[in-house]
Order: sequence, then structure tokens, then C-alpha cells
Amino acid sequence: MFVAKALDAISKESGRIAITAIVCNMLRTVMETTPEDLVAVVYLLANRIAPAHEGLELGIGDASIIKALYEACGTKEAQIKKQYKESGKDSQEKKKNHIKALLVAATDCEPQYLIRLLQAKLRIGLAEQTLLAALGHAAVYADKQSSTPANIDSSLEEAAKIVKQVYSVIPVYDKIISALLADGVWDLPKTCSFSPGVPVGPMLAKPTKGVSEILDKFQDIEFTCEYKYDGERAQIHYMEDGTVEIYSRNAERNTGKYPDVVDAISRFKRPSVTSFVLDCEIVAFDREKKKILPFQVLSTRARKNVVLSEIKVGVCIYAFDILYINGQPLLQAQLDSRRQHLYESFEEEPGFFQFATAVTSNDLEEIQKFLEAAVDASCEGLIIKTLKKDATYEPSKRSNNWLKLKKDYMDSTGDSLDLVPIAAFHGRGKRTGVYGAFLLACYDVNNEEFQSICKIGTGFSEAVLEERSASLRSKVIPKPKSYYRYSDTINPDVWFEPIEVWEVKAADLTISPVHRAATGIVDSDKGISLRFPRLLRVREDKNPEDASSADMVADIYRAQKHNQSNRDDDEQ
DNA sequence: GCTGACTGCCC
DNA sequence: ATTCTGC
DNA sequence: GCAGAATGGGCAGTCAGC
Repeated sequence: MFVAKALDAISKESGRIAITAIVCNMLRTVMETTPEDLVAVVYLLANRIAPAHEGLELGIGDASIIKALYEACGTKEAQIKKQYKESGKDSQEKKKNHIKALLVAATDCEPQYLIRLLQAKLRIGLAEQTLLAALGHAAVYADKQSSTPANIDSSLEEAAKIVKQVYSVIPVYDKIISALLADGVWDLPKTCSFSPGVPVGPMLAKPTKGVSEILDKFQDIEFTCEYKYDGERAQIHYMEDGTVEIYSRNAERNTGKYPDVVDAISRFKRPSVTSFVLDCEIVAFDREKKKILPFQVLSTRARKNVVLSEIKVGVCIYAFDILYINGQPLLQAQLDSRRQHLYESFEEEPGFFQFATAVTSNDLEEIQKFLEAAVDASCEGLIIKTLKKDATYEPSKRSNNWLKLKKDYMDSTGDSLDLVPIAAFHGRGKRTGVYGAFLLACYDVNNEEFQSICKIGTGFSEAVLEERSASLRSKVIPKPKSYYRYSDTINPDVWFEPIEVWEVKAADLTISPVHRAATGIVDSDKGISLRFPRLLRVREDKNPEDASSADMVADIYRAQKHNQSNRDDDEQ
């Protein structure tokens, strides 16, 4: 099959330029021969079946693929599973071969079905941004009049930029492609542009290690600081006809999850406002105690067809930006002007709708204090934003105009623990042949046992991952030790002797349904786990018995803002 | 009707 | 989410 | 610095099997 061959060619290339060229050529061919197929081909390459906000999903994951392969080829399931996980590369190949073989043998609708299986992850170095660039390039070639060979390269670059920009504002391939085929790239920003009701890619922030780095990056620029709330990013669209849509960070339609938010709009919107697009964070909120609740509480909310009267977790909207007001897009406006619109157009209602707490200062100590205050108010940290210059809203971009500062990014602060790898999982893709993730444990001194606390799979350079895999491979044991505490549902590929100690950083500690650290100390039968665990370094100087103890884990958990039962234990 | 595995989507 | 890496 | 690809905890929703 034509597409399959192209994918194969792409997977053999590593350079983005080469990949873009292959995709571009494929798209050109389709445009010239069967333009009506272009949308389908693009969706195929994008690994999607519909725009995110339309909420279609496949419901096919690894487990189903393994089973399907089993049923289709009659190989033993266990064997495939083994190949698939154990020797990733081999199994990747085999899997591909299986699918290839099936494609060859397939009839009628089968190929389509099998290709869908592939959709889980393409992992061939082609993703959205490259596809968009290729689409732009292909459109230049299709536009015979304008492209003079002399400046073809800059034309290609410009076209890629246009397509990416347009996609960030209206992420609907169907619309972009039909506009592209009808009127070409150069007019695309006019023929296909932002429209209320369609989610805009939310602007993202770059991680930053400390206040001094911020002052460094924003040397002569005016900037402002805001609390970074720990909830769910939301983009609220309010249309002229009164319709409301709420979109997630990844452009999923969340309207049905937040009827309470929809209901509150008429109260916090000023009467003069006839339409808007609001950028905000939805945060779980205890209105009786007037307290922000942890993300984990927010995530227990029902997600589909929620009925207003049955809501158990109240929610407060923290608004921080506005992209559209009364028919006028504000994406090109500077933040100070967008903020002015924001403050003028809405009214705060404590516990329901508030503006993100903000301070404008360039004093290191003041910002440091503001960060402390943010953490004290149950926030993750700060977002620091340019205010008047280079301060437009840049959809989908992790722009330098927004920086995020969290306590756990800073070298000197944040929770770091010393933990013992007791098991591992075979890596896939570029981790083939080494372990892809490890199961970590703390040490319970009292019971002399190692209790699982989290898995870890990030923070390793390739070299370190190679070293640790080699080192631990010689410590594999056939069965877990009797003094390992873990859940049966974990199912690692290999178990280890307790030998090494790794220093691990985390953003938070959470009560876990699966991990066993400190079980019986803060909760009678649930353990503690880590949020966003990553490897800092290997502690060559420590023995497993010197790892963080269950008691220490419990202490760190209790020290977290959210978990303090009352305020009496705070220092004066 | 309940349970557990799987999936998708939040972070 | 966080992190690393090829280009 | 971008883009992509490794990987984390944990929730509700879904569905097969008991």
C-alpha cells in the first residue's frame, strides 16, 4: 500500500527535513491524483480520526493489539506478549511484519481495521508539527504561479509557518485542507481563521529553575507574576447566541463535565459582554472552608453528562487571560491590554470565579516571597509573563514569553527522596534492549521491608540508562523477595536484589491506590506515591537500608500544605 | 450486579 | 506531566 | 530551541466475564 510504504520510508529517516520532504511528496501526489482523499490521508498521518474537540476515540490499546495479533496469526499470546515487551526491537519488527503479513492477506475492510491498530503510536519521527510543515510545502508546489525557483526555500518556510499558525488557531484539518485546495496557502490566514466555538491551542510556559533565571531572561522587559493553580486548564467559549463550550488543554470538549461552570457564567459576566473566549484554570474548591483542594480531588469529578444537582466537588474558576471579547479577537493584543479587558468584562465571585492572583514586580526578593505565598495558597508555583512588549497570546507555543516556576524545579528546594530499584520493565522504541522503567521502593525500618512507592522512567540520559540496565541485569532474581511490598497488579518483567539507591525528585506525594510506601502511617490501608517522579542521580554512597524510610515518606506527605489537619502545628 | 482489566485523558 | 536528544 | 519520543500517578468510563 502506498501510505504504508511511505511510513516505512519515513521510519528509516531521522532528519526532519528528509521526513518533511517525503510527506510533502506524498501529499502532492494525493493532491494531484485524488484531492478528495487528502483529508483522509492527513488524518491517517496525524494518527487521528477527528478533531480533538469532537471527542471520537478508538478504544484500542496495547492489550487489544496483542490479543488481536494472537487471534489473527494463531501464535501463542504469551509468546507474542513476551516478544512484544521483552525484546522490543525484535517484537517491533515482528509486530510490523505480522501487520504487514496481515495487510497482504487482508481483504476488503480488514486493512482499514489493521491500520487503525497502528494508530496507537506511529513513533516514526513524524508528528503534528512536521505534518503541518509538509502540508504547507505541498501547498506551495501545488500553487504553480507564485513559486519562483529562486526563493523556493523561503516560500516553503513561510508556508509551513502559515499552516502551523492557522492550525494552532483552528485545529480542524478538514477546514484547513478545503481552504488550502480552494485558495492556496498564502490566503489561508484569511480563508481559514479563528472562530469562536473552536478551541485555540492554549499558550504554554517554559520551565525555569529559579527567580534569578527569570530576571536574567526578562532583563529589560516588563513582566508580571501570577499564581499557577493546580487544577485543569480550561478555555471557555461563550457565543453570541448564549451557547457555551469548555475545552481542555488538549482541545477536548469538556462542556458536559462542568454544568456548574456553564451555569455560573451569567453571574460573573458583565451584562455588556456578548461573547468571549476565556483562558483559565478550573480548581476544586471547598466553599465552606474557603480553601483550594488538591488536583486529586478535582479528578474524582464525573466526566460525562454531569447533572448540576449531583455535583459533589465544587469548583472555582481562576481566570488569567482572554482571547476574544464581543466579536473582537485579542490574540494580537499585549497582555496588559488583554488583562484590562479581562478585569473590565467580568466580576469576581469568591469561590466561583476569581482572577488569578497577580503581582507586577522585578524585585528578586519580592518575587521569591510571592512564590512562597503561592505555594502557601496551595498553588504549584508561579507563571511569569511579559506584560507590554512581546506579550501577545501565542497559541500552542511553549513560548519564552511565559515562564513557569515551581518549587520542585529549583535545585535547592522541592522533595527529593533516596529510593531503591526493586524491579523493572523492558523498554520499547528507542529504549529497546534496556529497561524502560523501574519500580522504586522506600525502606520500612520497622518491618524491615521494601515498599513500592512509584515507577520511574524519566531523568535518565541514554548513557545512565544503559549503565543502570547493565548493572541491574546481573542482579535479576527469579522471584520478588519475601520482604518486598507491592500490588499484584504491577507485574514487572524482572525483579532485582535490593542493591542501588537513586535520588529521585517529585512535585508532590499522593495517597496511592497501588503503591505501598508508609502503609498504615497516614492511611490505614493505602500507601503513598510520587507525582512526577524523575531521576536526579545515582547515590553510589548509599546502601539500600539507608534509603528514605517509610516514616520519612509519611513526614514529607504530612508536611504538604493540603494535608495539614489543622494550623496549630505551624511555626509561629 | 460486581469486579477487574483496559483505555483515554487529566496532570 | 518531566526529561533527554538529533537536527 | 524545536520537535519528537521515551517515561510517570491516578481518575472515570467501558466492557467482558464471573
